[in-house]
Amino acid sequence: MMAVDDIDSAIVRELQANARQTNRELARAVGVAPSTCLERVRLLRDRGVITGYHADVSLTALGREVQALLHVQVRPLNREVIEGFKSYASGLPEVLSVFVLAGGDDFLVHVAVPSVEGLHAFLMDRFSARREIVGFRSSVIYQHHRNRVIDPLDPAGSAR
Amino acid sequence: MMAVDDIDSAIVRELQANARQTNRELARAVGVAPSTCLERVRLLRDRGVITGYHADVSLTALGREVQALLHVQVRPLNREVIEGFKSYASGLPEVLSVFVLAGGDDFLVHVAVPSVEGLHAFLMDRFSARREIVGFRSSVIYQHHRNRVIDPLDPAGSAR
DNA sequence: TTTGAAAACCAACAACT
DNA sequence: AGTTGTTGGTTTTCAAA
Repeated sequence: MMAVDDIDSAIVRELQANARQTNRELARAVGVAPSTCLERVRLLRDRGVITGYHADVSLTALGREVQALLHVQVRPLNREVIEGFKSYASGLPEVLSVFVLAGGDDFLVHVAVPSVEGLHAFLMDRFSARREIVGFRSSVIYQHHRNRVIDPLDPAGSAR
Repeated sequence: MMAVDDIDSAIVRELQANARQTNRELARAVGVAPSTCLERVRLLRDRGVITGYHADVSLTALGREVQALLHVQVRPLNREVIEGFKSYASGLPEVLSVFVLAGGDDFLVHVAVPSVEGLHAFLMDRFSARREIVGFRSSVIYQHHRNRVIDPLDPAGSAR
């Protein structure tokens, strides 16, 4: 996988901040000709650096006032159970995100539901029946901040 | 805040899946005229249902092979300390996401770094010096699945 | 690889059905 | 809401540097 130079980095940064700007605006922002910019963006997609463009939506506008993180323990710890639970959880409409954690026995599931009552209903209806789940903890989320723009890091360690 | 009808829902779903399609493609996909579609999208942005458009990037392509979740406890539990740590963590380039959790004493910080060594360096350099941190646990992430398309939920509880 | 120019295409806004 | 038409800007391709 080829390295990204400074222009590529700038393009990636710009498109993370605003994916709907025109190719012209993008070209001007990073200081190349529009046709060059178009080609660069195409290559970044082909190389898998840019994986897609997605609209962000307000969860509250979609009727999901309550978010929570669910720490889930499953047993037995084999590939079938892990993959099975992961794909089950990923397919639920309430679920935003699923983390499979080292340590072996833990999932973290990020959910957004209409209300605290809805959270309870979710846990009862979606989780209680699953035999592989041997325990879980719920934490309601007060605030959530997500960094939309992710910059490359030098291999060494910390910041560039 | 006005309700979203079926056409709005379809538009929101489409733009979450692919934010760079043209207005014409979008109109055809949801089955309305382009002018109607354009107006709907404008209103969805004005109402705050759609909050932005962002490119997704491959973390490994940006030199971040290792992801981890950091459970952080801070003290004392007052607004200054909570907000201070939250904005500090949010501003670090390694940090993807910061959750403030109920229960009062917990943050969850999602980081992506070049290597396990980089994770260690991050914890030492960025966290150890912070006096308000009284403890943390790190969990390396084996897999992470994020649902890009989020549908509205009925207020009742579970799926539509 | 990058660029400039040409052709095809699209957005945006009307006026009207 | 939909359709059509018009204007101005944008994407896309390609030959040449």
